[in-house]
Amino acid sequence: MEYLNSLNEPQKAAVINSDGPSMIIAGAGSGKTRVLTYRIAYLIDAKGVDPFRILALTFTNKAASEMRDRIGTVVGNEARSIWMGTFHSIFARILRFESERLGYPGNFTIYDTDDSKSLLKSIVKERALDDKLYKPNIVYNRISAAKNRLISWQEYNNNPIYAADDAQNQRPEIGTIYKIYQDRCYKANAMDFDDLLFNTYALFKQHTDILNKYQQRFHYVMVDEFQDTNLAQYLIVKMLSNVRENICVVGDDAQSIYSFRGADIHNILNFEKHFPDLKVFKLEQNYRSTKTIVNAANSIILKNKAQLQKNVWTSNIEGDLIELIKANSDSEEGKLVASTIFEEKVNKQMQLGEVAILYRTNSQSRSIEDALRRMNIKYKIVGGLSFYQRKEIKDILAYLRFSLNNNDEQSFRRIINLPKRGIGTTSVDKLIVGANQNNLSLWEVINNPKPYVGARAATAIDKFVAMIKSFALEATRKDAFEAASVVAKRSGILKELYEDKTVEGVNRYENVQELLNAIKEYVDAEENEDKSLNSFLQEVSLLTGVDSADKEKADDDEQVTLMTIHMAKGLEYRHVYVVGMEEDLFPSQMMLSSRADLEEERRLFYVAVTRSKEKLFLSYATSRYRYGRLNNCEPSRFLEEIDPTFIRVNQKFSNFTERLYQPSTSRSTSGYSSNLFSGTRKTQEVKKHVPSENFEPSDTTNLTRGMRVEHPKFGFGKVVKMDTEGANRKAKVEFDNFGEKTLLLSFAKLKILDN
DNA sequence: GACTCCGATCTTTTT
DNA sequence: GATCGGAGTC
Repeated sequence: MEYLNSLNEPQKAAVINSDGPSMIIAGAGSGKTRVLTYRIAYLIDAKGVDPFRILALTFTNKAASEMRDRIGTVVGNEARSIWMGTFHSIFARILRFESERLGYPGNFTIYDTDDSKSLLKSIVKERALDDKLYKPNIVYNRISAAKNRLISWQEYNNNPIYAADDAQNQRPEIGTIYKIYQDRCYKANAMDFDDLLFNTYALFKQHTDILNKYQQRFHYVMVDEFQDTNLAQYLIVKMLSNVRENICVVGDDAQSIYSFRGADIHNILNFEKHFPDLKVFKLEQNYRSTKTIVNAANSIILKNKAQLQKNVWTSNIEGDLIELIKANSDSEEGKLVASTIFEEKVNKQMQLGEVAILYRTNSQSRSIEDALRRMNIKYKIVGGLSFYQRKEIKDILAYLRFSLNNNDEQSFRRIINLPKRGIGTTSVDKLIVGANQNNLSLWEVINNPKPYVGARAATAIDKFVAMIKSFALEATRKDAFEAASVVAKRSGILKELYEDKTVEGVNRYENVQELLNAIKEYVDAEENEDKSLNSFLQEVSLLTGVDSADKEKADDDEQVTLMTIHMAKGLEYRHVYVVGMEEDLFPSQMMLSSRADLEEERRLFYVAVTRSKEKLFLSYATSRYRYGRLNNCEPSRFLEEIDPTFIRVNQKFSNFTERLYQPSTSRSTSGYSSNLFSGTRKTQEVKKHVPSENFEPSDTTNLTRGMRVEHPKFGFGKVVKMDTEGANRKAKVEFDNFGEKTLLLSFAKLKILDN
């Protein structure tokens, strides 16, 4: 067990303490994954624990497979039989075995967030409720929050507090929608993500024999990222480890950033109260970052009240100061970040792969991307739309899903008129309402559609049903790949995409091919014993963008990484740029007004700062386009919360500094003697253009590069680039006072000036 | 039922 | 600025 020698004392103590409840508080960069993997390895090869008796829960597939690989390198093949996976996948596995006790067949479909929201939308529509009030997002979040706190629809409807709450928000029908939603999911033989947790809890609560079985099976339970668990996850884990109490949770309260998804930081803050015998291990030595970064991060998180006491330190070098970049606009911010990256790359022999640019919202990426492209700096964006969320992929999967689960309402809605077969939303609504009113299943109704729809639609539906039946037959006779290929071809989707020769169309066609490749890979993989379509579908519903993104392209050392701060948790880079450090953007305006949770935003900033190993750059702009409007921006309050001795202002650009060292007059300096931002905040006038009297939009068919134009809002400018052709023809115009804009020519009212 | 146009909408998102 | 969805038209 020489691997123990590579650990420091607290790490080692945490690893060899295997029995009884324990909590490992792992500060940023303190070697958490290493401790987790060694702890499991130690259980197996020092304590002789059967890997089959270890349950290790994570939040992402990526974390689970990484850990499995790393344990594999220590203990070998045995690592494969550990029960290790995400909460959702492990619970789904348990439910597939046991769901009949809850009245669900084991081959239930898993609804993703899109499916859930569109089901909610149709319920709102059917009940003729105001869809401005009952927006899918709001209803979904409300129901999801209830389930995460283990509140059933019955309890929800019996509790006057929720009713009063909803009534006050003008949404008294939420309880009813919740009930109908659960009902419809049940009829569709489907569970949503939250149901996987809720139903697992219900299963254990209602059937003690099953609970006993799993309590006996799992001698050791470990939970990663414990600060992000919700009540349902916490209570299930607690139940499972109730008998032996060999529970070990690992996390960092300072990095709890998912409350909007039901995560409850109190699970970690109060864990000690629930387990009097709890042993607490604190990993406080940071191996990742310079002293400057560690201390700056500490000075930020210090402001939070709700936190566990710890003292994160490092023996690493002092390192460079944090560099503050101030820009006059979002596009200038992009330019400055890009040129700084370029200089640092040359000066410090950086690989672009060692650089990350982090932002609060996805929409911020655009101005950065523009600048990087202009400087020929390669980049990749992590996150965004995942492979399995793309329309064409979801369409094919819906065909496959529906062929195996004929009552899957959401898949039915997706595919019934795709490709067009003359069955519109009106007919579909009639069928679904018909099924629900007559207490029939969806499949029963579409097998005999005549009473519900017109003759023409009925004939089309008959043909559709016959096709689905043939697909189902394929699925039982052939392996997943062959069955899926037949479905893609015979459904007509592949053909439709093939005929679409636009750039997007070709892309979609390739994506479908890519999906088929993935299915082929699944079938060919030795470890997958069950090669049926059914088995593949069960696997795939819990995959996400992060999982498939790695597969798509191997990491390129010469690419800068762009992503949201949320996506960056757990990662580290030599240089990190946190852009958009502006009040209302970060901390986010919405977060503050709707939930008044400044502390979580601060933790998010803490996460961002601690991603960097060597040097951190913070940038902000004094004006920024948001939703097409130019807004004045104030520097983020978080910039003032960092001890200013750790910051230096980037002086290379002369126009940056004028506001930074003005004498203090108004704002309190809250703790630090010198303050970078105190002083009068002169907001710059937003420029406005008054169109010239004879402004008359010109015909833009012959617009070319170099022409001068006038725009009613942005004033005068010069065309610098013409994009694509046809209906979506775009022009990039450099406006004299508003910078570069891309205009859609079918909409934009441009006047071509006499050049 | 399919298509077009214009107005409303817009945080983060491991599953 | 981009996208989605409702209303209106063919």
